[in-house]
Amino acid sequence: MVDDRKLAVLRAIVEDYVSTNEPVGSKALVERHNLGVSPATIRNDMAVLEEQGYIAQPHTSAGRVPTDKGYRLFVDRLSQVKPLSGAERRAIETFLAGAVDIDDVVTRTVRLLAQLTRQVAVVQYPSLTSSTVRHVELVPLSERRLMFVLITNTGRVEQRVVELPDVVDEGRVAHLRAVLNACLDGCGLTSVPDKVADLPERLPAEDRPLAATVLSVLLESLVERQEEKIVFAGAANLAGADFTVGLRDVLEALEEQVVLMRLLGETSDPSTLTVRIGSENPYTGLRGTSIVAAGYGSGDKQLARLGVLGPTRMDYPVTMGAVRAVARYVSQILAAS
Amino acid sequence: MVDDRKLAVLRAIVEDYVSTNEPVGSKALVERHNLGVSPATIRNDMAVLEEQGYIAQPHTSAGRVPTDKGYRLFVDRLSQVKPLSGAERRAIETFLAGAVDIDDVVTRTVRLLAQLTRQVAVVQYPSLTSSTVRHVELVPLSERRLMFVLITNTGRVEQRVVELPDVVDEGRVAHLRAVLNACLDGCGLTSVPDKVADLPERLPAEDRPLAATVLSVLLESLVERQEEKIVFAGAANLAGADFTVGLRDVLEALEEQVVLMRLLGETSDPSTLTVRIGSENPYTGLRGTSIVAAGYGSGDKQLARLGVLGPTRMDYPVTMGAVRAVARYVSQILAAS
DNA sequence: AGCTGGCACTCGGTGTTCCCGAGTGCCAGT
DNA sequence: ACTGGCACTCGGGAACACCGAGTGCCAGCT
Repeated sequence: MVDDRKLAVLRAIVEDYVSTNEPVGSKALVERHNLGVSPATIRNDMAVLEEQGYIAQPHTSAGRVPTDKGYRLFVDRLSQVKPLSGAERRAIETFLAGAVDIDDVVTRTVRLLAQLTRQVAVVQYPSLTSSTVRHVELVPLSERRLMFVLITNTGRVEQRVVELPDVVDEGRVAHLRAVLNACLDGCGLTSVPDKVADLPERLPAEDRPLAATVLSVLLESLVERQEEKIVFAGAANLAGADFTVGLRDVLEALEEQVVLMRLLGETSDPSTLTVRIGSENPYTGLRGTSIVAAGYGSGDKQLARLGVLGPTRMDYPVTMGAVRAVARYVSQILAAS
Repeated sequence: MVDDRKLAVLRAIVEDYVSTNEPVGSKALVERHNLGVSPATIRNDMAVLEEQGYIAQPHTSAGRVPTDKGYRLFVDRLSQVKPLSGAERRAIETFLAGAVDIDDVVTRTVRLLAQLTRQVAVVQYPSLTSSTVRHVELVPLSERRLMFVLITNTGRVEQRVVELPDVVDEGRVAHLRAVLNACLDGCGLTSVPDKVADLPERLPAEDRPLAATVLSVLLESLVERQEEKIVFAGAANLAGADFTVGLRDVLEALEEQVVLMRLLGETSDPSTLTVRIGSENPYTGLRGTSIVAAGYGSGDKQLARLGVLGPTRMDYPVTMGAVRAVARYVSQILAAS
């Protein structure tokens, strides 16, 4: 089978290029992998692969380098995700198990992933929209100020200071708190606006100004957090890999929440890995980089995404294995807490 | 006065080198600044300055470059902090005023500072230790789990999930909450351990296991957060400045909380600026970088520190001006909320 | 004394040239 | 369909020369 060998050649090229970071030539290829044919034959295959756009030469008479399309084929058909070693698994488990709150989980995860893959790790905070209200708390701070705290079932806490129009006594606050909790407990964040829409009407007239103020803050906090929070770690790993494209662009992208959001991509089935290679991703500053991402979430619910970002010439099987494993463990941790 | 001119020469060298990033020679010096003497004279001065260790030549017969000691003298005696323009002040003010909670304040501050100085900005979260308890909240999550929330007067919120030894009914929880709040309200975080030490003894026997569990979590959360949280932004600005020392080291340092802590240094009078130049700072990976830091805090209380990190050849007067201004504005915002 | 102009010297950086070798494409032969 | 042979290409490194900014020093001037 001719085609079979061409694929083998492509795989070999990707593997060699990833490990050596140098264009790979026909001779080196037959030496390192035992394809049972001569360099000349490989050259013919390579010519075809080049014509089809899977590989390219940086300049005439140099070795070949995989193109984005080549990596794509490699990822889709020529490689399989490499599972982590037992030691690595145990390390992950113990490291994540020590987390004390949701912040801590995210921070630990992102560092872990960066260290594991030796690349830049990106983790999105569990989304508010798919979680439910667990408790609403109103804490009087002074006569005319109170703190509003919203606690979700994912352990996330939103807080806002509310300036009140009038002096309000504790009894009223306690009452409103009770009403709010009765009304919202367990309800999904997306349905909160509906639930509270007619709430002021159901209260005695003298409570309405207070309720209106608090509710407006509540609603505001919901919309604002629609744009999720994202953290990254491992930027130092970028310095090692010499980037074709400006490292500056990459760092800039990392500090732009919006860009990161789009990079991680749409939520998909948690067990599925999303790979975006070079020019496939939506930000021009990131040609030359690839993203491997996965969803995570407690139980069946997909809460958010995490992933790593690195040069297109990364070790996809290993990276994918690490991302998948971490996503699973985090899901597990979240489900347990 | 001979000495006077030497200082002027040093100042000129620093200024020119900062703006051009090239070793500066005697001829260029007399052309750009009108010292009323000839290059030869300047050369003599430069020879002396070099002997005293304020400047150095990268290699024989090249221009001079300031040493760390030279920058130090410049900062201490030859420069004055450059105030921001009115437009910049207004921009800061409006940008910070939009902050909605403490997280937001910190995030906005760090970005603002990075953008303003075109360097890496570092901001420490307001310290827990110098703030006081405003409210303690216990939220039952299930029969055997509850969430513990600690709210401080600086608007910071600490949360922990507590696993209970036994099933506990709501009444007990409510009681404990009331007791805790009565006991701790307004008390400084550092004095919390003392305050609660004898608390279990003052409760009915059947409440003690619950109280003990909650208290242990409370105390734990206090110690753990002793090591403060620090964020940075503007790493992309590092890519522009070509670093003498490996950029990798710098990025690594930025991701190490502990190193950052030590860099920002001891708390000092808020209005004072701390400048650490090159080898003066405690981390070898950061030779070649300087830190300009200031304390900030609401009112008189010094809460935490913020600053920027950049190459030793930075524009100190401007950077110092920006850091000082931002520190003041943040203090103001915090005091108001 | 202190400053200046003149002068010989240094040496890093740049541009030029040359060469090598890895790698290619093509072709004729098995 | 594969292989060995061959001529060709071209990037990158080594050798080299040159230029010019910059220096140190010294003798002379004020």
